[in-house]
Amino acid sequence: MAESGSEAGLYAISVVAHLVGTGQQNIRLYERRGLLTPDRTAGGTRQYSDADLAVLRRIGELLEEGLNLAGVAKVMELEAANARLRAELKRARSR
DNA sequence: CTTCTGACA
DNA sequence: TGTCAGTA
Repeated sequence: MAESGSEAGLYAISVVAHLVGTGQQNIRLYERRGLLTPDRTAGGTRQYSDADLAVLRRIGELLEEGLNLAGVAKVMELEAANARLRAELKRARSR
């Protein structure tokens, strides 16, 4: 019941900025640093999905743990690689 | 809404 | 280095 129909999971930058507790400029900086890749509308407006919002929350936590933006990017890169390997491992086991 | 520049902790 | 503020 959480989502109602059509525009579930799409947020403007002002909304996500408030949700993660940071400024809009910082979120744009994260994207420039390669930490984030939100979809863009034809007019150039960023549209953040629910997954993007989760990533932004993860960025905030990692930053509080003392990592810099480069470290955050590395962690998420490794996590993506880990998930990929885990999926391949699961595939190999079932075979 | 976007981008850029400048200043601060 | 990351964040915030003001501007075009």
